[in-house]
Amino acid sequence: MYELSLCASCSVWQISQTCDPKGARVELYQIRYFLAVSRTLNFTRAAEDCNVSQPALTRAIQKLEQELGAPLFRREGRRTHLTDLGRAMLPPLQQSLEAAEQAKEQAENYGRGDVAPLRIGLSESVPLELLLPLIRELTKAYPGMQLELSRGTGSSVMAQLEEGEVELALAAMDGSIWSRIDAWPLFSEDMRLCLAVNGPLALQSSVTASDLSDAVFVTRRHCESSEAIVDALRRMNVAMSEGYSADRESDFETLVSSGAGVGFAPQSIVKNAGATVVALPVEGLDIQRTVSLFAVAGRRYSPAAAGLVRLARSADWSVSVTPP
DNA sequence: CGAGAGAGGTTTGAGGCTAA
DNA sequence: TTAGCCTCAAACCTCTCTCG
Repeated sequence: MYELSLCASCSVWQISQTCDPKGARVELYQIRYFLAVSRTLNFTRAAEDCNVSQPALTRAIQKLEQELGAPLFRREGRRTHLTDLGRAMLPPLQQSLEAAEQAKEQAENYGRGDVAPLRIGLSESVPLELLLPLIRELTKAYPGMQLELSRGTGSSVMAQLEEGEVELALAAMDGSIWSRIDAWPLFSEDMRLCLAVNGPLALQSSVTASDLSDAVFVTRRHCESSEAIVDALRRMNVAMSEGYSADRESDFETLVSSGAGVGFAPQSIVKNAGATVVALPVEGLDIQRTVSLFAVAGRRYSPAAAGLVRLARSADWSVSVTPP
């Protein structure tokens, strides 16, 4: 029984018999020549098919036979035909050549941009809607774009970026980040207090610290600014009585809109939330966050990733963030 | 960057087999 | 018997890769 495998270190197909752990080195050109001879049963015509001279093809077949330890063809004058080993080798070698050709085609598609994979890590606190106009533009430039989005906390998407699991990350990180990270600040936005549209404070134009004295808070555990919010409220002598917490924006919105509590969220989230939530500024509370695009410095981008960086840096983000 | 090694190629020719 | 076709080997060329 023969097994065929592609050696990861030297990119050469290896055939091994179950009892032979060493295996034989088989080059792709040898497979191509072998298949041509098995098709034509004539070395000269096979050489013509392969666009090489007949001695070159003969030598390649001999080398292949030497590697496998037995002849693949019986040379009987004008009656060249496959040996038992040759017949046994035909299906796996055919398969391996097809696999190699597929791999080559796939590589060419990547090179031409026909297939353009793009993996982005997106912080839970950054709404996908912000990226949609850029994605639409990118799809025009790269029709074969295969976008893969990965959600997580700010620190987890940065970890994915470091590990190479994503090419780009979008988050509101401003503290300690890896020194090899390139960061492009895209926009800054205020944090607003979110409350149910039919709640008691909803008709006010702003909220004061005293309005919050009895408030029950819904916290967004995934938010990069949550610590800054707690600190700022403490300075205003507002104790955050945490009633609920959510690690998804949709759960946060559901809890707030149901009247379970109030909570802080960035303007971009509020703008993209449903009409059941209103967002108000809190007098004396000035917390901003900056959403940035991150990439690993010196790491080569895919064409689609490079395109996204260009588009993101030249985009007018105020349109996406400013509430109507 | 140049020298050397190695691999794959070509050209040429010898020798064997087959069919007319 | 012989022309034609086939395989194979030797000599040499070219290209690529590695190493100092």
